[in-house]
Amino acid sequence: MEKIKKIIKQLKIKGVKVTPQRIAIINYLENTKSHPTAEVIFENVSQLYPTISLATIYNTLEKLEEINEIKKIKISDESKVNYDSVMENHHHFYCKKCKKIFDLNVDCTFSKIKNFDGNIIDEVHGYFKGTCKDCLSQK
Amino acid sequence: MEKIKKIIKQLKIKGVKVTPQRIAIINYLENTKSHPTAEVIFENVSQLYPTISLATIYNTLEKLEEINEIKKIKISDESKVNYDSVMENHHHFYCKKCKKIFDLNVDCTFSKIKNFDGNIIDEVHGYFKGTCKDCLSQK
DNA sequence: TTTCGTGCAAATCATTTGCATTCCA
DNA sequence: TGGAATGCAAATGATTTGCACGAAA
Repeated sequence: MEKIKKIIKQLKIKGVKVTPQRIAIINYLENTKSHPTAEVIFENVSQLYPTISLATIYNTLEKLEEINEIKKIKISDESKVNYDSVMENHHHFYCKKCKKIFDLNVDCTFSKIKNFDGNIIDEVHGYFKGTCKDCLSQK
Repeated sequence: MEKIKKIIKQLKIKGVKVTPQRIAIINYLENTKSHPTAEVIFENVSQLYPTISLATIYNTLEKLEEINEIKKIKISDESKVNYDSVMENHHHFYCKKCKKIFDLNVDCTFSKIKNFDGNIIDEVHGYFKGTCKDCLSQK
């Protein structure tokens, strides 16, 4: 897969070591759309690397964030951080019922603002909360 | 002050007891624009009620959130929650340098979306991050 | 009087850190 | 080889909880 190789190349360029554990984490992130928590990544990568530790997961996520390949999402009502490996501009929807996080590709004025009243903006997070389609139909 | 009386009335209606500690917390929240953390509220209200505990702060903040008089803000890079007592629609800017949180009164398409692709939206948080005016001029 | 809030200390839970061992470059 | 990564266990820090006592309704 293209993206994964690109990330590995980036790691090398930035002098961050490429280990099998890190590759597994990157692989997992790139193959899920679910915005996983560190815990969830840990559970999944553990199947391939049973001795991997949460510390390694956090360490890798930190490096990936530093080289701008992933982003933290703080939309959940629980105090957990979710991770997103899609860096293209988009926003998120959080279902208060099923707790799932979905991408929300609203093309909105938000994303275009680079400067507001003299403040420089380099990141925009649009967090929408409510009840998702699936939960609505089940009710 | 109008707003404070309104909140106290709301508490009574909802059967939540009104104590001097709670009034002090509400007073502090209504008289600051700084989006304080529980810790900061604690430090300030402590000056009036030296024996107050953090548990009481959290307990009160929870009640106020339940009756929809305050909102949690999760924009900070630290893992602390900030609180906002302004319920009118607005968004926030977080300065990565000085760590301050400012209101951002962007009138944006975000705020108007009530339904997206079948999902019902009842809350929108616009979190903008960057460097604030003051930090820019100091540099 | 009854119920709920307070304040203390202990518990929880996500995340971080220290450190000896192991491994990539 | 040398410096960084791993994995374990212990530490941290924000928030929550349990409980005996005190205060609002």
